[in-house]
Amino acid sequence: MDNKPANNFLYNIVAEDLAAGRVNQVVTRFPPEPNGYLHVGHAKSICLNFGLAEAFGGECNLRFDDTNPEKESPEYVASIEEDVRWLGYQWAGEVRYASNYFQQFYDWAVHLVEQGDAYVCDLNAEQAREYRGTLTEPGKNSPYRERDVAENLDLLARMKAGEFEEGSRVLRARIDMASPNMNLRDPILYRIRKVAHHQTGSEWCIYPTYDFAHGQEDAIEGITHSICTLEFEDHRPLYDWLIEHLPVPSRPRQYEFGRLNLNYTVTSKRKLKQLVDEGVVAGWDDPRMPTISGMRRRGFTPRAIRKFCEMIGVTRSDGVVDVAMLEHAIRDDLNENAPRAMCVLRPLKVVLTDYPADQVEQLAAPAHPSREDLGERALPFGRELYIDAEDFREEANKKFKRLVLGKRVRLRNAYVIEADEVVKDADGNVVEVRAHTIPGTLGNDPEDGVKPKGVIQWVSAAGGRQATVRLYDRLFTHESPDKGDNDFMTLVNPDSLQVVAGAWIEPGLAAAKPEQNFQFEREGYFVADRREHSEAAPVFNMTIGLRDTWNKG
RNA sequence: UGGGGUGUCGCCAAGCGGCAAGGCACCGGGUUUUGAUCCCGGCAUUCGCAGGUUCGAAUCCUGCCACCCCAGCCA
Repeated sequence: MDNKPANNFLYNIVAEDLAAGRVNQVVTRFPPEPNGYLHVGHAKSICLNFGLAEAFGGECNLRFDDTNPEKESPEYVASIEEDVRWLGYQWAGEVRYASNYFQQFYDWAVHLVEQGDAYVCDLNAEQAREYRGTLTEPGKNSPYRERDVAENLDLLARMKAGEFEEGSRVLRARIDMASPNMNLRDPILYRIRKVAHHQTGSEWCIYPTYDFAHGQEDAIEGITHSICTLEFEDHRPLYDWLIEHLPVPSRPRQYEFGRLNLNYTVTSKRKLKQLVDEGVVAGWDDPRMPTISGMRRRGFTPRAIRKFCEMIGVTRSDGVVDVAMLEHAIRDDLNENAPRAMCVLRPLKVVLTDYPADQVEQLAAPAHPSREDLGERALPFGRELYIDAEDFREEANKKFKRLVLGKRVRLRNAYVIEADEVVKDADGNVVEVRAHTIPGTLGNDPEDGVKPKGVIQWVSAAGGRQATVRLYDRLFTHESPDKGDNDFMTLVNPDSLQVVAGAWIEPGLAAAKPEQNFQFEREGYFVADRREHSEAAPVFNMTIGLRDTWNKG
């Protein structure tokens, strides 16, 4: 893969900061909350944060922003670590957790109270909302805003000690209830949650909010460029306010970029979780999911995902990327690197009447048309074989470049054959084609000059194996499944999964290792299922079909 | 009607006062034992709109318009 650094506005900012000596080494972080599996949008953030550190010889931390125990779990922590590693990135040192710093945050909360910059507020959620005002009207000061330091300190300590009920009190910063920026209207710093935390157990019953945690985590870790998405832009003044009012060890800066939106796709942990919980898909790693683990199981490669992130760029404008770009990235990678093989999805038996019943030839074919380093594969060839039912017609016009009764076609990597007659069942369906080989056509055109118009894949009954092949289509039928009034759950594509139980695969394919990618010639790219494939019972998932300009329209 | 953002080809995206990169998609043509790949060619006299400054503007100024985000004790 090429290493030319992506040229985006953040890259330029880092370059300038380094050149101007504002920072000696760039330190970034990828800060997911472990409340779901990572998706393609996170891949963009991962590539950005790790990529920036990589490009400038800096470091990138993996930090779980685990400030809300109610939605988080160790399962998510484990999956996130696995996904980041799979994408090919290594975080600096140990994995970090916001929860590692809970004591420090608490001490800083006390510091704020002592400075008169924070207070304990007894308003409940509903009252707090009323006091907050609206977008166009200023808020009102809380009646508890002028409590003295001693009382605030006492109350805060008792909140921590578990003396108060959930929701009865919060710690708030004392900033400006009339600020046009809602985030500055005395934002909540701590709330009472009497639930166990996946990392700290029952040690705490008060938890810091995102705002009271994020900037301080960055400062503790010496993050120089704290990169987040656009919706946090309004939080930056608060981020800075906290950094300025606290004795933090460093001065991180926040920068925002536009999150990734993909058409025909939903990228929201909440919605993806709903698809999983309601059984629309088989799990977070269902190959139809835009999760990193789903794409992995679908057959995407880390290289393709990174290439895709490079292609889409990083800006502050929010657009919707055409999923065709993602598809291009994976096709491009697999075309270059995936070994070729033959698979017949809708088997139609062909009997070569001139070929001896007891004869089986061992043919050899290159694993890749241009990558000689990928070697060769063995293809047994015998009297009975299977071709795709769609590759045969009793009659057809000249645009049909496959097998037609009385005409010739080339069997890929083997002989040219000519169809003589068909055998039909009681319903008139063609169940067998009887044909003969054209002598001397292994590696050569027919001597009589009658060249076949097309080439089709095939699998010999002798040596061939059967397999389960899963064909996928987009999960949603609508371009913007979750935009506006659309209810994404009603826009799920009922035909997003098609299971082909009796496909025929060439012999070598059964021995494929899980997660090995192939191109099934003339069909598309497929991968041996990571979890269910075995030599005894082969299972392949379609990653993406080949471009098809013939079937178009 | 408050605040913060964004508007360059169907989509993504360079460009930062000197006369519109690139990718995806699409449309032609060539090669081909994958209707794939590959190759060649086409694809914005125009940069949300309207004024202004300038020899010269997508790039500067002014005013509009459109869209996105913010009223969780979510992140």
